Amino acid sequence: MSENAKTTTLADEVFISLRNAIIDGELSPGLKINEPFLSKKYGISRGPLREAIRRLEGCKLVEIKANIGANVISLSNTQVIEIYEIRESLEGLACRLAAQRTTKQDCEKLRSLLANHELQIKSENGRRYYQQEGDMDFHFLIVQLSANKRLFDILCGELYHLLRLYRTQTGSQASRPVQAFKEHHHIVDALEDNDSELAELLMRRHISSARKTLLKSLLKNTVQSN
Amino acid sequence: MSENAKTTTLADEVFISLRNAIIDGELSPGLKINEPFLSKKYGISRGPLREAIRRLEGCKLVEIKANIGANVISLSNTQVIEIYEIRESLEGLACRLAAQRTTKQDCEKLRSLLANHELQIKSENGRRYYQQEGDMDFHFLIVQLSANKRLFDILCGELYHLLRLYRTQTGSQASRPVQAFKEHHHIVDALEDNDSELAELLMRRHISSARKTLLKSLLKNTVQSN
DNA sequence: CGGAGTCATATTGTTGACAATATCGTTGCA
DNA sequence: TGCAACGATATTGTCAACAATATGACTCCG
Repeated sequence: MSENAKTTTLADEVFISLRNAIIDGELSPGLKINEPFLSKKYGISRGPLREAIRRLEGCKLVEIKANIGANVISLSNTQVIEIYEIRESLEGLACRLAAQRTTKQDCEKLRSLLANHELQIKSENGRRYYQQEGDMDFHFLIVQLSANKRLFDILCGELYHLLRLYRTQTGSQASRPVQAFKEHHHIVDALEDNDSELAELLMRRHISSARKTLLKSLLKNTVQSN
Repeated sequence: MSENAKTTTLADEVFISLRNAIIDGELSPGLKINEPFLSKKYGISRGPLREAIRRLEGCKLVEIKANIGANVISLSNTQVIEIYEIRESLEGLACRLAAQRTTKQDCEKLRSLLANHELQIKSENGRRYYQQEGDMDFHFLIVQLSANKRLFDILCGELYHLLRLYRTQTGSQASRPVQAFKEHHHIVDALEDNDSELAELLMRRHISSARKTLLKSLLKNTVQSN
């Protein structure tokens, strides 16, 4: 039989489960992590559970205070803006690096992603969630193309998760999808030409616009709620 | 009495100790982390020790493989270049943000750091180690001035540690200290003028130069050793 | 010799119990 | 009524023992 290669540990599995639970909003931001409860829920002892929680801390998905416990992270507006600033910088880099090595095949893959994306935009109502995910797929792929593994880890292993958490936390929808769609195509154009300077510039602008849109909506909500 | 506020845990303390041991090269790159040995050395049981190791994994200072154990990270040349690419991008951002809020006092502090730095350069022989640290202090301070907490965490909580590890790993010395010193002053000039665009540009160039110098020396060593 | 299989040993993974600390409701006092 | 001290309860921190897996030496066969 081709199995029984036990390559994962209980802590690993629970780490994955908890991470998904947090990202999907099942464990809502700010919620206290109760060890006895979770160890019962997952049918494991507190040892591996605590190790899983330490790994979640490493991804910045929970905050641990000594003798008090862990809480699911809750992103403030300030923190989300901070993340967008970092994204702007790092995805600009990703784009620059990717542009130096993008092949025809890579571009086809990107275009097909965008075609899918367009379908979702046209199908309009609902499906906003998938639209967001489609957007993320696009960015994810470019970061992969950059071939900088550590860059990939920071963006795809940490920041993207946090942004998704924030979206489910606030129930925020995709804004300016049509505009973003156009910008995505322009970015692929630059990648296709292996124009790394332009690719970086366009990606930075793209994310900068998203940040500004977000900032505007945050200000509006603040005014409304005061 | 103003003490006995037990705010740290054994896992916390051992985490700090191990992190320093790794960064200082006491635990050399690639070394296997032996849990029974370390638990004896620090006089604690394996429970908190394992939690500390999981946190080290979060800082990317060790790599853990299931059922096999943890090893101190060993940076390849490729990985160091990756880190420099990310630094270039993120410290550029840090500089841009810092320039928008730098005060006279901040600049004075930076200048005094640089004055110290200059003394060390002039005192020439030996003391290279402190020179490197002085360089790091400069970058550290600017990242602080950016006031982006997450940016600070990534750079000062992770990447700088890794670079220091690499320096002790390879015994690499400060290269082009005089040139770097000039560049530092130009960066402070831009900060003083609150010229965020220029500040970002200069910082990116500064780190880019360091990266290229490193790359050149790596190539030379490769040729020599083949 | 050389390599596959086997066994002893060491290390990692997991558990349940115990200790230390925090939390929360209650009591008693001003 | 308000609040401070106390005590019961729940939760986190730590430990030592046990189970599962990997490691390395040894034997045996080709």
